[in-house]
Amino acid sequence: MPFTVARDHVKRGELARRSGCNLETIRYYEGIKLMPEPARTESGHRLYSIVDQRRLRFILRSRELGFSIDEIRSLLSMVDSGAYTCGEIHALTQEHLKSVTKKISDLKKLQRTLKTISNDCGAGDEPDCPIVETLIAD
Amino acid sequence: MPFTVARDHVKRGELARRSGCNLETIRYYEGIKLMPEPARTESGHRLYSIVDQRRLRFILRSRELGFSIDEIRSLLSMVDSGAYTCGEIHALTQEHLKSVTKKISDLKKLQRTLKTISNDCGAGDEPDCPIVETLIAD
DNA sequence: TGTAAGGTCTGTAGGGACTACAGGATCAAG
DNA sequence: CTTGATCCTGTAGTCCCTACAGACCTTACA
Repeated sequence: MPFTVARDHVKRGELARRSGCNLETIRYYEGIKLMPEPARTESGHRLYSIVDQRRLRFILRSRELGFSIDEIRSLLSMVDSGAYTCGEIHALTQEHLKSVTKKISDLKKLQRTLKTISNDCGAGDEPDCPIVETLIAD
Repeated sequence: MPFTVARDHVKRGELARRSGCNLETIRYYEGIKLMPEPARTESGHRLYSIVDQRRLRFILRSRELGFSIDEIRSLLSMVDSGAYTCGEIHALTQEHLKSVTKKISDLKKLQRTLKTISNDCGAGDEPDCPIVETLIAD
């Protein structure tokens, strides 16, 4: 099989399909150096190895957990170098958890406020709405 | 008092100070037509009337309640035209409340996941971290 | 009256995290 | 051999601001 591409190498479209990642996002991650420059076919098409595929999965899972790109960069560089400890990873996770918790409490406050002003409103046909009064007030 | 600017007209900087809004944001809101083009001094400096000041307050309060720019545009156009009912405003608020509630529940799910994987981790000096295992897994 | 500091003007770039498109090359199937 | 899908590159757009540069205007004080 001359010039046959190894079975475990896939092109961008296939990687997108397998990972559920948007096609363009893969190239974007390469641009910001989150993903490495992959191998290429002779004609220039990208070829992703199993390792590349694992790395993208790592990134996508981290994003699902709400880590920012910079946080993922940290996670990856720790894991890449192999020089990480449980403690470091745990710290990063706790930091992130704290910001998630903060966001939740902010949104809950918002929710309470919205419920309150919403309850004041009869939702009828009258043109004087207490919600508007709240927004308009001096 | 020839050419004296009315006391209730203020320039951009003063409006920013009074409202707590960022100076540039005011111009931005003008650009996206959330704020009207204000009067100008002869030399071209913006002059905001009381009405303008109220409108900006309305916008800022709506933003504090998490309404998007488009939602604020809707609120404003209803209030501007005077042709709104309690019911319409209430509906918009409920819609927004729903999206806030959704965000909270999404974040809570995230929080639970992060707590779980974080708890599995001893946070010690070991190089094998269960959090990383989670991210790395096939 | 001169001048220096500070406010305002315009247009434009940057951020974060993508997403989408145009215009061309390449590939796979019939 | 042709068609249609996929791939390439570069670039622009999204959302909601924020910040800067370089010029002009205003105000306070000497």
